[in-house]
Amino acid sequence: MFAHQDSETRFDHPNYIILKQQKPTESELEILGILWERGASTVREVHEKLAETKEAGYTTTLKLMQIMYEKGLLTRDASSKTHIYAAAVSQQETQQQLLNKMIDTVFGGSATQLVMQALGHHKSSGEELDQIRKYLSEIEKQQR
Amino acid sequence: MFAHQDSETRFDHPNYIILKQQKPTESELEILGILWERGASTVREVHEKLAETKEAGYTTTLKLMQIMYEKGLLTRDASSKTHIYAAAVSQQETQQQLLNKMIDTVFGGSATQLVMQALGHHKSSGEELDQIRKYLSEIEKQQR
DNA sequence: ATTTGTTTACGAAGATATTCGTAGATGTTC
DNA sequence: GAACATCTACGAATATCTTCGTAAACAAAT
Repeated sequence: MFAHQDSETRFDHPNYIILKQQKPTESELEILGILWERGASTVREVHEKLAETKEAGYTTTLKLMQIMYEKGLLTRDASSKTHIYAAAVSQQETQQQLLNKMIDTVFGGSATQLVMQALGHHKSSGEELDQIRKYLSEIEKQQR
Repeated sequence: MFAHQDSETRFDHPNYIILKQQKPTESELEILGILWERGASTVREVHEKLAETKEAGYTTTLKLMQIMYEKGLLTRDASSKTHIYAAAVSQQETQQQLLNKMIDTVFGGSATQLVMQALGHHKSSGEELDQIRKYLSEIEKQQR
């Protein structure tokens, strides 16, 4: 029911031909977030981090990560007994994908609306605001 | 499994005591988006709009909206045969809720990151950029 | 080598979301 | 009022997501 997805060839994966980045679910995003931050990690490590915020059994985390691997969201190194997983999709790409969807359905298509809403309710330091100003100028420069 | 929700009293609803804004699902968000844009509408109208992007039967849309009504996401006027639905949750509040979650899990907690990512990949007119600059100044003023 | 602990694999139950067929109510047209 | 169209209500099938128990593999400790 969600948007159609282009197929593409990939290696380093049992299926060989898999769908391009499937939309991660809620739980999957949490795990991706941890892997982006920590870099390659074991299930145990991810689970530990996860348990700080959320109640869940170890095998639940394991199963999730196995599924994510099958989907192509994670890669893994199974050379030692304790497998090591890493995110297979980039943080940037995923962010963009989710942002686009969100802008479209919830912000009536206006990225500006989203930006202002995000700025309004998050205390940003003066430094951060300056950083954004700088960024704005760059964009304007590029567009010319 | 998701964050706990405070209970609160409400009227204009069969249950009387319902949970505070449940997290809308993907499909529900699409419908909310349409209602925010169009204002109060019939199922038929929402369905028509929905069908522009998405494949779905009429009764599917109907059922969804009925469920959303039961959840308290929509209100409805059933005085005439053809019921008229409206969003019961504000666009702003919902936007903020989703943004917060997203900043937290996908942007490592940094609203600034989100803003820059959003600005980077959406062509914004010079006008819009100015609007954002103005907004930045206001925020700075308020914080002092 | 037996116990103990940690790991993966697997299957299946439970929870939630999505889809749609069918029936009955209501309204409209001829 | 009979035929037709449109609407709601309801139930159930399907699909997807989440959770976890159990077993087998493996390693380390006694």
